[in-house]
Amino acid sequence: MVSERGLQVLRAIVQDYVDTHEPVGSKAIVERHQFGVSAATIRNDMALLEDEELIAAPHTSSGRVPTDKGYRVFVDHLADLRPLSTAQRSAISSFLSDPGDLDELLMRTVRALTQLTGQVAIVQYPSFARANVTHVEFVHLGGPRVVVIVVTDTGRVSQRVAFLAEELTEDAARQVKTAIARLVTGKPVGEAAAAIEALSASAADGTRIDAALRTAARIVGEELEDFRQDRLVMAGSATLARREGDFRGSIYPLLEAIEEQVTLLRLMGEMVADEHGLAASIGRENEPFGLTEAAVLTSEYDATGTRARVGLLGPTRMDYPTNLAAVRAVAHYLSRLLDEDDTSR
Amino acid sequence: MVSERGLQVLRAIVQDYVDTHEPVGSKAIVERHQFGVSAATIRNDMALLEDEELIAAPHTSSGRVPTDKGYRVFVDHLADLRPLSTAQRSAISSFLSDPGDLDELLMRTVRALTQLTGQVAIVQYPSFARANVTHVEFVHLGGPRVVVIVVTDTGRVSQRVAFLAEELTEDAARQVKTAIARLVTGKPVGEAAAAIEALSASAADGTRIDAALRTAARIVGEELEDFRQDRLVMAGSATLARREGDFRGSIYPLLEAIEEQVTLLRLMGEMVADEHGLAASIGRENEPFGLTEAAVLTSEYDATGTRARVGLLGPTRMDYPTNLAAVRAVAHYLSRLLDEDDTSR
DNA sequence: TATTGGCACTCGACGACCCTGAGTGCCAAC
DNA sequence: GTTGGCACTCAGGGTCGTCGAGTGCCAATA
Repeated sequence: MVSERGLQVLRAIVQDYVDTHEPVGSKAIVERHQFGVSAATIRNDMALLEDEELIAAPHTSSGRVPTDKGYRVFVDHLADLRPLSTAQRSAISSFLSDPGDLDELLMRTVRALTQLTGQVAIVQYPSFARANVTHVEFVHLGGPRVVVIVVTDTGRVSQRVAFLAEELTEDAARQVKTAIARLVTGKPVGEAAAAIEALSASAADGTRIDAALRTAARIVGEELEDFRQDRLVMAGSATLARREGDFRGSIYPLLEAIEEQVTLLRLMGEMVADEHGLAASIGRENEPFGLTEAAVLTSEYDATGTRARVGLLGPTRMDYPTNLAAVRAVAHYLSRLLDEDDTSR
Repeated sequence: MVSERGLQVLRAIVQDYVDTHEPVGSKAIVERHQFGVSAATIRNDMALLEDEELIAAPHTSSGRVPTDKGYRVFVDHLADLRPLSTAQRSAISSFLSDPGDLDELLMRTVRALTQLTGQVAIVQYPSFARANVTHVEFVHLGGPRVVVIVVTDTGRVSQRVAFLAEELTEDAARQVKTAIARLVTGKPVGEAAAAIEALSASAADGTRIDAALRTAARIVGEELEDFRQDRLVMAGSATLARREGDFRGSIYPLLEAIEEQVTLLRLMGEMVADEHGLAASIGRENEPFGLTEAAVLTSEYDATGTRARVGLLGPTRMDYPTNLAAVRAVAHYLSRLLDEDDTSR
């Protein structure tokens, strides 16, 4: 079993290793930290830590390096979040002060977070699954081309170009629109999608209007799908190139995961948050997603009743206390902006 | 002066270097190419090429490597584009066959291009500056929140959330909307923006409607600005991590340029196309943009009367004939899809 | 029992050294 | 203008020895 001091040694190793990027030995620990015991004693503790697989030695007789498990214990039990400096706090709030619309706000958020931490920042859009459809609009472009616009009460808009039958009369078009609008307006996105689904499944009567109606329904269905789909905004992927030495292998899988947002979405979806909404997934824990050399930190935030996540992606060897604090702080600001007053956005 | 054979030697050096990634010597050239002369003769030619700074030796007595200038001469005079295989052609056309809207199409295009070449692919949106505004729509979300939607006859939609005065009556809101719609619908985006500008500049009369009108005008102005602004879609940035060895320095500047689309937009804007619409900017030529180790290839394509560019970003040591051909082919397909029939989209 | 100093041992990092081979530049001959 | 020959250069790779950080173990100690 690992003693209390043993855990402190682990903490020291993690801190120093993140600092220096070099395996840390017993001597270095007694020099940099006030343990009040000799190096030999530390060595004994380190042997125990190694038995528990919390640290490992790259080769016989070199300093030790935290294992993924070691980092895990560190963030779970040892990391007191390092509170942000007031300068950082004011940087965040000034960054996020100017309202703008949701896209703009989230864009600013990732920028702020990546700047604050030097890591890749990720913000998940709040889910619009519970939003209500307030409006369906058809805009004729000429010929058979129609822009179909769907709006929710959260201000989210989706649009798509559809090709309806060319010869549709003005009146018939209006009829189609009214039918669809009646079907979906006022309903939550999920229900609206179900209603559209049901329409598509019902028997066709073969008229031209019916065909147009079905096409329009399909398009609207796709747009509703847009709302239900989670989306990410990211920034700072270039910083990975800077930290390349922090990854043994290539940074290719990371860049790929960033491009294929799906992987990250799944990963973030599976992470389990603690009571503060914080979550971390470290190294091998990301195995199924191919990101075994990376760590992901996330924090939940509230937006008009639904929750979403904001997070960071970086090397396992990262400054967890600072980064966790930054993520939490940003999530906090975001919640304040998006949730405190339902109608403010 | 460099002889005709000298140029052929340059061509051989470029080809072999791109192939092998190693400096190429005189002996390797006579072995891999049928010049019908001895290595010594090739050496003489190489000395001349070196005088002209078309090739350089990394160190005394090692093979030669093309300089940026050498690549330039190669693409200008020596590279006959390698026609795509029929498999590749059909891959492109199947990739781009399913219509979908513009966003979808351009997304597929970059994917196709990056897959075809293994490089970072870039597609510039066609400029919407000449498009006509067909529709302005206000959707009330509740409270003072209004979604302002602007649509052009090219099917492009922009939307933004605005905060108008809360107590605006239904009637007043309609009045605002009508005023704005009258101002911009039917006009090209540029003119519409000017009209909005003029409205903002005119004296305020201080009424509540006037205030709302101004706010709405500002929002619409911003949206029109969206249309005028150039945008890029990119894919394949992860491939850079694969090619890392191809860059002496870090790939950081490249990733950064990809994230900050502005740099690439400026760069692409300054490139001068030849009579076929093709353009290349190689190595040091990109100096002002910080991409001295990269090459950018672009081809123009036509979309409903305006031109935009599709291109590639990669290491200077790339397969120019193949990549140029791919870019040209994709641009060609894109033009066919977007230009052949104005009303098809 | 926990801690400590001592000590032999291990092993990677580093620099010196040498050798090899690819490739060049030059020159005299064709 | 082309060619073979030749001396020269130099990066890369291998070997070797040294150095030093760091370990594990043990007997002594509080």
